[in-house]
Amino acid sequence: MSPYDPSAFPPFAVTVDLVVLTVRRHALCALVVRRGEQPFQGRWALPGGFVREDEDLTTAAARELVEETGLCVDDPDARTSDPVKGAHLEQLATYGDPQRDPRMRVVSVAHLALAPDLPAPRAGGDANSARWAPVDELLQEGEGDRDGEQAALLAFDHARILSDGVERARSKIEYSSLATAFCPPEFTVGELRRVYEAVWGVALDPRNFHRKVTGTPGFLVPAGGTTTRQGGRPAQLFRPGGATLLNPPMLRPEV
Amino acid sequence: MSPYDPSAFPPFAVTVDLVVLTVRRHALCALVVRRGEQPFQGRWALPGGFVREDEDLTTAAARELVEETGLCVDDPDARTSDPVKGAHLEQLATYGDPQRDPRMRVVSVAHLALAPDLPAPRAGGDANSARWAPVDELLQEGEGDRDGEQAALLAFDHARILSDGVERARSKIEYSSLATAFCPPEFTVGELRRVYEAVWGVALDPRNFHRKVTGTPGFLVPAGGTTTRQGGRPAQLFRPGGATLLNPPMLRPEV
DNA sequence: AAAATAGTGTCTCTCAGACATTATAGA
DNA sequence: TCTATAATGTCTGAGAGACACTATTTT
Repeated sequence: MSPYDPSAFPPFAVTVDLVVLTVRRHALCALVVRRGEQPFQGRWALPGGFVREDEDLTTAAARELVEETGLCVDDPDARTSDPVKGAHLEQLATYGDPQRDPRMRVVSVAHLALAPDLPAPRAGGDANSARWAPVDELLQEGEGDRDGEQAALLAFDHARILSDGVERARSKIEYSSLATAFCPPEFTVGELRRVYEAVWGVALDPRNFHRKVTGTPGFLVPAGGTTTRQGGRPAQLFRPGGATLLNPPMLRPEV
Repeated sequence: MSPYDPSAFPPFAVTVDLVVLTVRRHALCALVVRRGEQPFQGRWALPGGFVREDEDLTTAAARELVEETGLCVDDPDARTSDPVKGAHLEQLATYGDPQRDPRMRVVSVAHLALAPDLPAPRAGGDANSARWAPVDELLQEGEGDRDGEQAALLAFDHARILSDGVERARSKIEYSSLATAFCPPEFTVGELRRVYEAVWGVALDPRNFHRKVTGTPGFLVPAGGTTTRQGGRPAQLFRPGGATLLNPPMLRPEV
């Protein structure tokens, strides 16, 4: 068979699935929607949908993100009526096991989105309900009081996709300024530190962290004001600096 | 429209494209095949082909790799008659711009393969010819003696895919032991250093490099013998150690 | 006052970069 | 002999981890 022979190729359905992460109450959380139909009816799943005929993959992912959360991707003059902030969106990986969907051959291009803490998820038109769930709950397996293994909480191969997305986020905040995507437009050093602590699941030394982030050129720029929303001494407010790569990187503590 | 509604979805063609990298004569090279048909007839392209009906994405990529190079992926008891060594293979990214193929809607799942220096590429049954080309030549643009911009050397969006693959390789040998995938089963510290120099395009201090790689636990294990194939004092031979992640990482010199 | 958080400073150890020196081969 | 590569050693400066101390708020 000749490559790119347009006359003979098996047709695939192509979807985008979204790993939308945020930090809520000191925990890394992911957006999940409840499935209303078979298969996996009633189970939780990552939001997603078909890629349209004339649509780029990133465009499809951004469209799904708006539908599910109201978040726009780095677009200040958004066309939606909601006062939403920008979110980070990037392609994660593609999953195409022939058996991953029992009905037909579906190749899913998963995307990773990082968003600041939102008041509440808004269920899209095609989801019965949606919620932010701690990734630790979604990914733990075999917690059942039965004897053997328990079925995963997430439908399809979404536990694997979520796991890959979480690992991407955990490693990427090491060498990039992406952790600020979890923060509101203006934030304190302490709030940024709690983001790192929630994503990595570790405790960081507040003094060394402060020295590191304020000493890295381009990471943070002072916003001018202060806030006491955390209690204690007022903290300076910062905005994300222009830098995207951190060199040297933040070091994730071992073990 | 309901998500995953099997009755209504646009059909896509799904392909795998391969960025196969090796180091030849102190230069990072990629495998390219000459296109025998329209569009882009006569131009160079990355090897690739359609994903089959019942085939996983990684399986399809491994199959194409064997067809094009005879390389097997981490499989000592290969079914081919060629005495080939294993290569590293991983998913790179997926490209799905609606206009990327002028004939139809094609979503391509690109994969990255790293291989030791091979005697010569063997053209697959469906490629007119194949060769190893330095990535610097393949990616440079506008070298033409004409006035304006010159068309890219590679067909489709393959320059972009190759560029992403090269950048993945350059960053991944920083924090992983993947550079050994460019080396034969047994190699010297100097050979490994020349891999880093070719991939990064920089000169490294031989003494600091030796101290670093021999001092990182699990990176290299002595193979016992020595070799003088580089001339000069005989060098110890090493094999890859079990470690996959390097901590602390190799540092790529700035600028 | 007590508690909580913010911010600065100090010491030490690890490690990367720069560079000297010796060892062993081929031409 | 000269030259090329290999291998080990020394010094220094950047920076991360551990931890003391002060500052400013709320309760």
